[in-house]
Amino acid sequence: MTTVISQQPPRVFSELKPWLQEHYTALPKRLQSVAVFALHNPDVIALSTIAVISERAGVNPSTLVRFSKSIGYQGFTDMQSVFQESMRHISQPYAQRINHLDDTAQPEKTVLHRFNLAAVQSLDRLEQQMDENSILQASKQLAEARVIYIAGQGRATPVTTYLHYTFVKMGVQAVLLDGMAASMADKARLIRRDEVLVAVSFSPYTANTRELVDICLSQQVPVVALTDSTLSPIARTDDLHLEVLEEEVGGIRGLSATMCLALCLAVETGKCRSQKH
Amino acid sequence: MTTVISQQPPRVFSELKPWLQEHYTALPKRLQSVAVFALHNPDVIALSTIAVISERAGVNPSTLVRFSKSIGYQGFTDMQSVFQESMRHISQPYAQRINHLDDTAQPEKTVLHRFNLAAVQSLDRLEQQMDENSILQASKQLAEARVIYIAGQGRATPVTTYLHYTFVKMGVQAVLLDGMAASMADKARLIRRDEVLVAVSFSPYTANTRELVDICLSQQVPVVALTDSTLSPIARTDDLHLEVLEEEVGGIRGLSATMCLALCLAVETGKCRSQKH
DNA sequence: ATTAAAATGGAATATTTATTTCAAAACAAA
DNA sequence: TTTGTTTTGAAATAAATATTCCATTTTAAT
Repeated sequence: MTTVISQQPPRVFSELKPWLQEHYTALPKRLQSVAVFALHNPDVIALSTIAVISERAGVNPSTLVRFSKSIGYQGFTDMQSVFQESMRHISQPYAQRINHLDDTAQPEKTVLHRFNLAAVQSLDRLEQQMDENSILQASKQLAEARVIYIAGQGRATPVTTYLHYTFVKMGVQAVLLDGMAASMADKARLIRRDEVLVAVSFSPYTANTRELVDICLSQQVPVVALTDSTLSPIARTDDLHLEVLEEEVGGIRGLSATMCLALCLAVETGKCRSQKH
Repeated sequence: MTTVISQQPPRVFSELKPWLQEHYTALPKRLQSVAVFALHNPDVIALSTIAVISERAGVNPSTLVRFSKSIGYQGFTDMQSVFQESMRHISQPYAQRINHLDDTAQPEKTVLHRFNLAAVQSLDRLEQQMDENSILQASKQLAEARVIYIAGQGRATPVTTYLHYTFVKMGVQAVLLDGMAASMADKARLIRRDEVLVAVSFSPYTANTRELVDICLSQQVPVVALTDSTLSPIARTDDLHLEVLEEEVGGIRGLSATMCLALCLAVETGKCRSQKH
């Protein structure tokens, strides 16, 4: 039989997290997955019935009861009450929010806050300025290609990695162009017309990525560009380009909005693809 | 018998308030008091049973059912679900925005919008939940190290790339651990105690990264972990770990908040370093 | 003040929800 | 493999919760 924790379980949500962490490794597989689900979806635990939760968590209803007991509660109902309690306080938004906004006005904020703010602003702008149709067009282009080649350097590298990862995850054939500049150009020359190049580049624009775009365009290989300005050398009138501008903090730009856009592009491409088959 | 409203009752909380005001005067005394109570204690309605609510509101249980029906719902359960729905998002920031947008256009929002929203929510949660001190501690640890090694696979790869890029840009010596699993372990074994490992891993956790953490810890090499849950196998009590949870959209998680955190970590590390020299 | 209509509270019922039980499956040790 | 142990899922049971019904009270109109 499952060993039940002897100590008193936490009655407040903030203590529940470390409590779970402590017991996590000692739990069997299914119960571990419940623990992860609970931490990721506290609102579902608080507001739904066992039947609903178990379905969403992909486990048997009994497992939820067992889980609750395993970590020390009397039963599911007992544990649920802790999750519910945590929500009541959150639902008093005014006091906290006001305080929160108040110190926003103060000059010296934490680094996290400043970058966070910049990220949110960038995302806001992305949504306002980006035309959904551009994404759809680009996705269509990508979906039609036999293979997607991805190029980008410096600050663009994480974006290319991400695109590559997501494409592959979605079953789309994608190749990351990396390595020496010369060998990249060689690889680019081998791209065919029924394939496509995704070029990611930000100011200051690396000559290398630009060169790859040139090679492709001259061979009539379609190019989808992801950049931070229409003035970017990789944004041409004759190709598709998506623009995303990151707000800067002390000269440093993040990648939050860019990653969001990249994900959208990949997801839409996946959708287009699946519709064709 | 009590006249029951014929129109469809609101399915979102924001519309419920004017709806109540509209019908308030036509309601009998007890039902009016329920209306007042409901508007003043929405969380109680959402989270408690009829028995508890009726007691706190000073009315008979039946009155609650009658009330629900009077304003157009099928029964108490039906009305309660509207209150519950409103809570799910209230715990998350930008709740009003979500609700607002939700009732304007209920059909499928654009992909960009949905991922954008998820990103903003994740960023907001990051700021609320992250302790600035954890970042500072981690940065200090990193700043003291002669060399920073960075490990991560799958969805974590873009993060490692980004960290590496940013560290190097800031003049901090950093090495990206990549390649075959076996060779990575070999490299990890060469890390010295005055160096440090940054491990990035998200659910489902790859065994490989975990192994690297094990190797380092067993050799008393400090480890800084970046993960999406304290239940992650790479989050130990004896090391520093930063937690960032991305909101998911249809089972897909972005990286916007994670990138923001990574950037903060790198920047703080750079700051620490420069203060020492 | 009388009567008819509406509203209310309490008890009975029906339904839903959590919990327990137990047999089958998965796992680990020998 | 075989054996013993743990974990799991499905069905049975117990508990709770919401809903309905009806007798009583209140209210309003005459």
